[in-house]
Amino acid sequence: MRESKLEFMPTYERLPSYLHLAEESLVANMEFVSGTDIAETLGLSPIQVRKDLSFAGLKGIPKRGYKTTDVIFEIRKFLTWDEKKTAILIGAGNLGKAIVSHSEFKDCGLEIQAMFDNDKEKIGKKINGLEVLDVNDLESECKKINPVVAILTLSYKSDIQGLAEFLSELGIKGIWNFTKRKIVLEKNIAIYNADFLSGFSVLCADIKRRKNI
Amino acid sequence: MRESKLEFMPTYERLPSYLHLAEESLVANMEFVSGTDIAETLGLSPIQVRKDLSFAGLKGIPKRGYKTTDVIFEIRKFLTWDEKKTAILIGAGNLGKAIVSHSEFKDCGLEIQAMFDNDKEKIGKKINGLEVLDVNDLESECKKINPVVAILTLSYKSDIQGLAEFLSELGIKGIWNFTKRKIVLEKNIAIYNADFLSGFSVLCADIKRRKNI
DNA sequence: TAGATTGTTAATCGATTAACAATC
DNA sequence: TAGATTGTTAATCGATTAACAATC
Repeated sequence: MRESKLEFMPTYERLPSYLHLAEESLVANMEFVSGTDIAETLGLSPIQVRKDLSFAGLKGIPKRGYKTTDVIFEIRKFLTWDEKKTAILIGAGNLGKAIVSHSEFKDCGLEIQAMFDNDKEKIGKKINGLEVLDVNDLESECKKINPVVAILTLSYKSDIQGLAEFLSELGIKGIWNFTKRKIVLEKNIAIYNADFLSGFSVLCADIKRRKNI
Repeated sequence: MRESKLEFMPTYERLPSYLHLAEESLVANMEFVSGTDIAETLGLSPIQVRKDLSFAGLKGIPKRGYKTTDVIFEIRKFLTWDEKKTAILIGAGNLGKAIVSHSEFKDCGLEIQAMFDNDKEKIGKKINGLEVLDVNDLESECKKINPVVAILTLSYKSDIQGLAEFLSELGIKGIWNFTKRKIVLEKNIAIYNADFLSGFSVLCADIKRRKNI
């Protein structure tokens, strides 16, 4: 099976920032937000914002803009953030703790219901009200929880690829991979490799470029 | 001043994964790595890997591949990861802690020399051997340290944009922004917005797409 | 009404992929 | 030598931007 790529990735990456702005506009009691304003605030072109919003199914009103509540409702629906997605997290280190403790993910429908580690020191302890379970119980726990998403925050020295394959057998639909090792699967599973170093690489390149301008 | 964009961003994002593979090949005593193998392991096309490596200044040898030590040396140099970059981190929450404790960044030249917070509870405490300083002392501390990079891991409810402008006046060259609020600056500063929700948005879209295949 | 904003179609730009020559 | 791999030029594809019509 040839792996087909998700189209419009850049658009999906921008949508959360529009949602965030619309939420702030709602708090400020603004009934409408204009694409022009959004573009200005985010340093984007107005055409791009309009294209993105139209892609998410939004219709605006000339001269006024987009209805604030519509923007929030439609983007959330478009991204399936209005649906609950049960998740597990593997790797109860600092990053794992940070993610589990980050209350905002819940607004995106992400419900982390279990976290795992292989370190005897960590197993049994509670982090943000969630007990750290033994990674050896992954299979039995998953059969209870039936998670849709797995978040990987373990050391890259582990067998990440093998773990991913196991998770796919357990019925996971998407893997949010924060480790350094890229995951490649044949099966029909969504994988987002979120390694920090990719971003740092871009930052370094941009610093270098600007030095030479 | 019209903000010009960094070209070849996708290439820069991929380079760290090639570096990582080359480092593993070195440990495994492999003198050469082939672009074909790299591509296979990372789920990319061989042409793309060759193009990327050539962009980073690497020359391979037909039938053998690229010299492992060359790949490591050249990519690290190309990304300026062989140069020390002093950094500060603002926001000593869970994510801030995770980043400061992440030893790998040091291999990329990133030396976090101070971390700040505005929470009296946190100020004075040590995290991974680094004392949390009062964010009110940002200016005086920066004059001592002269940081190149600022890492922002504070709550998005703070005035991120204002902080970024202040940092730019203090001579910061690059901002690694983990907050939800996008930063837009006129000045000649590199900014990488690394908001987690952009990635989660893509993951959700991909899960949704595959459900309908 | 005039002006501001949306929406759509076409043009441009940049990144990826294909084709194939070069070579150890 | 034959086969595997690199390197380069051209073609394709997808995303962004431009131009402009539509409209409240």
